[in-house]
Amino acid sequence: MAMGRPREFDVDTALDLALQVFWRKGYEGASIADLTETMGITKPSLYSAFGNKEELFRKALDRYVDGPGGYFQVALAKPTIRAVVEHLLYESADAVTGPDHPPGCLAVQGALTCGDAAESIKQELVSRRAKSEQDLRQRFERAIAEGELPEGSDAADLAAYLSAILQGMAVQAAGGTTREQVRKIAEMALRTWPPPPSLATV
Amino acid sequence: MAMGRPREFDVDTALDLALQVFWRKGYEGASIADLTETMGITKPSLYSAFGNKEELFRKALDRYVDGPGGYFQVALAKPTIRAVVEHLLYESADAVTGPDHPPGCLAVQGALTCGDAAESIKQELVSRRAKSEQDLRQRFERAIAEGELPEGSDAADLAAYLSAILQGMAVQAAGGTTREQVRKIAEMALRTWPPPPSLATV
DNA sequence: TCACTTATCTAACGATCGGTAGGAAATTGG
DNA sequence: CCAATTTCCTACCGATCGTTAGATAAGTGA
Repeated sequence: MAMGRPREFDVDTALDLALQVFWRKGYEGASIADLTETMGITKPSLYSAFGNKEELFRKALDRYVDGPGGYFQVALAKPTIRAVVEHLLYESADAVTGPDHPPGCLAVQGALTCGDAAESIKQELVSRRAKSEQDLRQRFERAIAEGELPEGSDAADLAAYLSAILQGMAVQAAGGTTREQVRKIAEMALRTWPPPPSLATV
Repeated sequence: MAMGRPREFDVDTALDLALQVFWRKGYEGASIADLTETMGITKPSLYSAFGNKEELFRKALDRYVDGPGGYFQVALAKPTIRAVVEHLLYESADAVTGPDHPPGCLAVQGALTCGDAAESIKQELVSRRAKSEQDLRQRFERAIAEGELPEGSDAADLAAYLSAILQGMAVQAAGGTTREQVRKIAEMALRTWPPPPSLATV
């Protein structure tokens, strides 16, 4: 097995480096030249190993979700809904302001807007965010069924509300807001948690 | 006065059309070809009237702030802090989901990330968002001085928190979330308003 | 009518975009 | 040692990027 000339770089390491570039500059803002320079490989090596720019981004995104973004799934597995929300807010505050990687969240700033050519990437990120919100919603539904949330709480609304706060924290971080300040946002959100159900819907 | 050949297009109308393009595609995603096509003018006309892409964006941004984004300053002028926050949340929910323009907020999605060439545009947007948050903070300071908010409330923290929610709503809208759903986020935020001050800081 | 000014257009500029031929280099299996 | 396979690199592809030169058209003031 393993015929042919052996690859001189580690694919996963290169992918992590590509992730850093996409994270900092977004899908469109990251040029192939940026990527190859940071990854330490040539263009043909990049295309041979990863297909093209779009595939490279998708692979980097998968790696992001399983790595720096992994706290999300960890949070969902917490036993109580209070722990889920606490974990989500605090870990997110730290994640979007981590000192060892670009600020913000790749799923938010990877392609919030873009030109026509990147439309499918934008849609991919929209879907991923929607999927996360959906997972959160299901967790809230379980919590409601288990009586952990006030009578009349709407799982979908709670998920949208919390998602918006997390995304807002990501925007703040992307703009350079410090970890301490973002943590305060998380604390304030937690201080008012859970929002009581609307009187009109009862 | 008015020497030379008269301009065949209206500058403000063209600027509004350019704004639509930047709003939908972001600064980098909007190409000069996109802009001229939508504006109905040729490239030399664009450069002659607006300088270059960066200046065009800045002028479109000014127009955005005074037009579709004008609700922000209107909200700050409301007499009570409750009215300020209500106006901010509800008008923002409607603004980022307006049917007559692209979804989301230009100040958020214009250049949340970008390549090196657009770095100064990104910074401009960061500054504008910071300025809005600062204005909001000052309004909260006044409200605290006037006894409208709980003892121990921190104006800067409240401003960061509310800004994050507004930006989160903009991200949701940019991803295609409906007006009704974004309004629910605004309602939930309002339901828990104002967040009580931290016990630790008292 | 004639200079002057400004806007219009076509056509092009160099630079960069994402993406690839095509051949040399390095490994494996025979 | 030789064929097969795979990766490596240099150089290049056509398309598009933002931007502009240069000629022409349409107005004003004298």
